[in-house]
Amino acid sequence: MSQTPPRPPAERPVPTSADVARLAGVSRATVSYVLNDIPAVRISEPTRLRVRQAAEELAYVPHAAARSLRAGRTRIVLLPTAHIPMGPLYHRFLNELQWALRRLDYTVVQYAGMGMDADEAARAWAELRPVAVVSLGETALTPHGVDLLKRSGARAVITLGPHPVPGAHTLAMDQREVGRCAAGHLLERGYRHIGVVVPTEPGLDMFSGPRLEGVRSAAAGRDVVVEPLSLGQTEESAEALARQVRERGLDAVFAYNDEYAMLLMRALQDAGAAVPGDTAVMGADDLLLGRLLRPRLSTVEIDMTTGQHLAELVDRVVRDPAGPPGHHGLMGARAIPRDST
Amino acid sequence: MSQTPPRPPAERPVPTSADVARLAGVSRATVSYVLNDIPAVRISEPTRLRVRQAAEELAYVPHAAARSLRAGRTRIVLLPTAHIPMGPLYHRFLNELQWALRRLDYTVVQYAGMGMDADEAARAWAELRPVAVVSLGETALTPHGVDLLKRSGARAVITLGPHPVPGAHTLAMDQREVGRCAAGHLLERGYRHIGVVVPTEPGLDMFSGPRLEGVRSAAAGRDVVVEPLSLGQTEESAEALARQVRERGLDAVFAYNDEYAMLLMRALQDAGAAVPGDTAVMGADDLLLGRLLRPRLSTVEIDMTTGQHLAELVDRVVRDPAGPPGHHGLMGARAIPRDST
DNA sequence: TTGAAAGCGATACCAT
DNA sequence: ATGGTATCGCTTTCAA
Repeated sequence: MSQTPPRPPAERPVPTSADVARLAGVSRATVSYVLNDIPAVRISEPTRLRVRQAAEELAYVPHAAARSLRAGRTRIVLLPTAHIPMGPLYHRFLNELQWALRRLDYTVVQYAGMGMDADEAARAWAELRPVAVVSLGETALTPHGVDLLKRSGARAVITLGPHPVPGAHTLAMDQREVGRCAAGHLLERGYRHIGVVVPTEPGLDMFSGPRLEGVRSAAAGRDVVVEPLSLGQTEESAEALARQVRERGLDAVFAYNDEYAMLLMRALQDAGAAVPGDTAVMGADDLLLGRLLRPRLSTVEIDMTTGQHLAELVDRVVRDPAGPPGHHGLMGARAIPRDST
Repeated sequence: MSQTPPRPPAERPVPTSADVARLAGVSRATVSYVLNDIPAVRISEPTRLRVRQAAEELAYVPHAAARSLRAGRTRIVLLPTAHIPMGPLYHRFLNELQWALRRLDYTVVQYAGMGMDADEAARAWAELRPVAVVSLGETALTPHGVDLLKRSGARAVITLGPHPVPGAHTLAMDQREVGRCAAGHLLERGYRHIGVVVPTEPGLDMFSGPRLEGVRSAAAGRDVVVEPLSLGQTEESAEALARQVRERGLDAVFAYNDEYAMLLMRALQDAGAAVPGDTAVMGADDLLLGRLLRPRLSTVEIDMTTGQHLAELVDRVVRDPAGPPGHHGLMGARAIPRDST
């Protein structure tokens, strides 16, 4: 009776360049030269052929980790991500970024934060020796963390967010501007008692906080009341909020984004309020759905960098970390008046 | 005059375990033992301390690639992704999956297809020696590709899609069921001339095709006309389609999902058609927005596996590739009648 | 309890 | 035109 387990017939080890070399009757060096088309080294055509055939026959696939160990650097771009429900705008951006990075031959590694603190996270990231880290802001980045990453070989550490992090390239994505635009529009139309929706969904604070702040700054010094308003993604929550809005006599609400705006507007209308007659509602992100609502939703259009653009920046910094430093502008915002205000 | 370039002041090399060993006055082996808390080896407390301090002082971070090279396996789960606008449901699923995998200590690598064919892609993936590949269906997977991946060390190759791939674990995510549910509901309500929206956005065919097919199969053998309808995510496209729907006298439309349904419904209403009086509209995915529309949108609720669930399956297969094989069910669907039909 | 040394797979220098 | 070989950073027997 055989003692070997029956199923796995051979469990062949993965073929290495040494196997290819053996089969082709050449050295490992030659295999490397041929397979990587090193121009500085001339290999005779017959040899090339034998090597190629051997590789083919064994279905040889080079081992990326071994390669980058030897090379001393990876092509990994690390993208810390959070487990939170972002808007469609953000998703599109992330997709674009990944695509563009891949096209530049980087390997995108998503790394979920898992509730580590900033320095633990930086350490975990550093283990992968990423050539670049692009933090969209979900997990904070400390100067210490940036330093650690750079010392572990990261040539570009880029953060998107309101606050520049020392040592990192910071792309200003100032969400306050969104709030400012919204408030500017509402004030111009004469509203004076403005609610600002702050989603209860966790993880959105990094957007909602600055947007609220932006409204406040636009209202500062004028005879205007600004009230933060909690809203979750459910009809019940919206219903409760609609009641509150009416009781407090708010004449306008900046609803964080178009999706929350839709939710709130429906609740207001169901409660018998006229929009914008009794209460104006303003969204943000300029989603298609805003144009489909009645009244059409006034919103804030956000010009976000394209993923393509950011990927190019990453690549530029990777190639020349000492290049033009610092602080790039990134986000434009602009009110789009429609019928809900 | 110094010949070294002026700027990078020290460009300290990344500290290795050898550096730690040197600083602590011990061997590399000891460093490894201490830092990895190997229970089989007893190291004196003073030594442990010295090693830990040395590591701390140098800000030593182990090199993941070197480690997995030595170990002979990675913890990489490869997630092929496409550059296409998926619905929110799908995004949520993907996020969950990543989160859950990370929690199980896997490293998630997103790999954009870049228009390679199936075998090129498989080869590129194999270079990373992923321990698992989870293909959500964007890039096809051939038996040959699966074989290559397995031979390069992948212990789990999992595909979500209608067609089982030989050699891979296939999780049936049969989108036809969605179409069947929708059609079932519409037929039950007596509609007989049914349009089915097929989004023009590229990359969605992998969903839209099966959904259409599902409608057809439900209608087969009955006195029902089924017509595919092209729709893009713009108001103009919707307007044109609304006209078409009325001209052709369709009495119901299954609009692919709630977002397209919203778009079409608005166009129909703007064109003066009553919903559902003149034309019924049905969505899918049971998004919140469907409940906010008037009339409330009838839809198809989709029970998709949670990312958590799939991550666990991945982990199970990785640990025991010879385990219960094959074909797991995955998706349930169920019509939710509301007011638009 | 600790250290010496053999690899893991690929590459690049230096010989031949 | 090729081959030998040191090396990247780490883990893990095997000895001491």
